[in-house]
Amino acid sequence: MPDPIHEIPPEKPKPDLPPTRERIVLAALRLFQEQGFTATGVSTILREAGVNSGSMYHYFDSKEDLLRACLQWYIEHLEPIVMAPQKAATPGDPVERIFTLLDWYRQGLVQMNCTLGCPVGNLALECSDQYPLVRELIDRNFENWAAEIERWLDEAGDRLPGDLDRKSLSKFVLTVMEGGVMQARAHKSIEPFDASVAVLRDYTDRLLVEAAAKKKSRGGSGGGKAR
Amino acid sequence: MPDPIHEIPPEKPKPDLPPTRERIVLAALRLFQEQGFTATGVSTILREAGVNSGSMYHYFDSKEDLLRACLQWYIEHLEPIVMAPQKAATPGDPVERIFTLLDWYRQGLVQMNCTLGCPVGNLALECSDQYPLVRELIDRNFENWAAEIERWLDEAGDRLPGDLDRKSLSKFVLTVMEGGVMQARAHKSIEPFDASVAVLRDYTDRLLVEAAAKKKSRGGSGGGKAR
DNA sequence: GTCTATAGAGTGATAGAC
DNA sequence: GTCTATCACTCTATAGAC
Repeated sequence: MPDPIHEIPPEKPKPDLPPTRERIVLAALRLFQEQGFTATGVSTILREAGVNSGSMYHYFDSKEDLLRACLQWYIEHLEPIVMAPQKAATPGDPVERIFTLLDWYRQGLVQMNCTLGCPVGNLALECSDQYPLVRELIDRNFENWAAEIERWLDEAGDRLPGDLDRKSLSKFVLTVMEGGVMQARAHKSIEPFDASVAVLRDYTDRLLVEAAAKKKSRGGSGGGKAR
Repeated sequence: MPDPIHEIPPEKPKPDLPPTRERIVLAALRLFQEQGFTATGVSTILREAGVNSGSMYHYFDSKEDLLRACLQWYIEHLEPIVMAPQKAATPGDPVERIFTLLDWYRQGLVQMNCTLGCPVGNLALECSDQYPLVRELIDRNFENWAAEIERWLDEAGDRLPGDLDRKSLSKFVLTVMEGGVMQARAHKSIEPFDASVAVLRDYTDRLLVEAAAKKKSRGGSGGGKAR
């Protein structure tokens, strides 16, 4: 047996599970999405996280405080989990990237057999009226989501009409996603989601065609591709 | 004192409150929309309806059964409460009627200071995964809503492009309404709802212009008005 | 920081008299 | 068909030892 004092310590001396607080948040994230906030009991969260009541109330003032931590988690993970993969998949075409993003939500929905849906959207309808601080965090989630889309629309430059209201359209993309997810869950089929995205595609194509035509008539280098 | 036997009975011998069952449903409709299904206790429904536990469980098997009765109520009242007023307000212009309908939802939202929202949409996200029979009724609500819009789009005839996918567009209108309501509630402002409707307006205008142009090029009587 | 035990209120649902 | 009373649980949150 080697002398423990001279053992070289491993780089990660703690191969532990994530710290208690994070385990609680991760369990709550999953359960709130599966069952909703009200329908999820604190005791279930504790059991799934493998944690005791005293630990949870050490880190969080209340169940609502834990919910706020979950929404903060979504804010912090929007870029790395949701947006960055789409930028990597569609680096050169910010308009097409919007549909790559919508297809990412589509895949999640299909994978879950049209259950669960958008966790923030679910909480928006369940909790916005009753918990003002929660509503603010949901709002910030939506604002950040739409702000990213708006940057993509800006990035498209003159491929889109110059007088296009990019801020409204960015919110509209979120509207299409959330509305499509809602109907897909109710219909237990991806079809209403696809139908909604197809209409958005048609609209976008018309915007691209219009911008290309104006560019051409002004003596631009040529019409861009519509897709 | 007149002889009671010869008294002419009033046409409605029962000026009573609505019968017990309906009082329960009406209270539940309101509370489920205000607080959600899970967050609403049966005891609260009973108190608000002025009814005792035994009466409720005489008419309904369970709280979920009462929820199904509420969704049935929405199905039965879609036409008289939601759709008929728009047809009366915009009898000759089925395309404009869609925006009259969206403005009807807008008014409700503004009146309630951007709370409550669409009661069926709320239940869709809260209950679709957990209660299969409830999900089916929510689906039927959405189907009927979109089917009415589709009839309006059909009614518009050649004012809209002949190759337009009217079924998809009808679902899309529902998508815009629900997605706009969700963001308005989260933002506690009507602005995201208006932004979404404005984009739908722009899209619709483009469809009308395209159909009018095609009609003209085929030698029709003239271009229709874009609004 | 984590443990056990429990308070105190509320949950959906039922039994049985009237 | 409506009443009261109550069952058997579950809920969120806390107290206090370790």
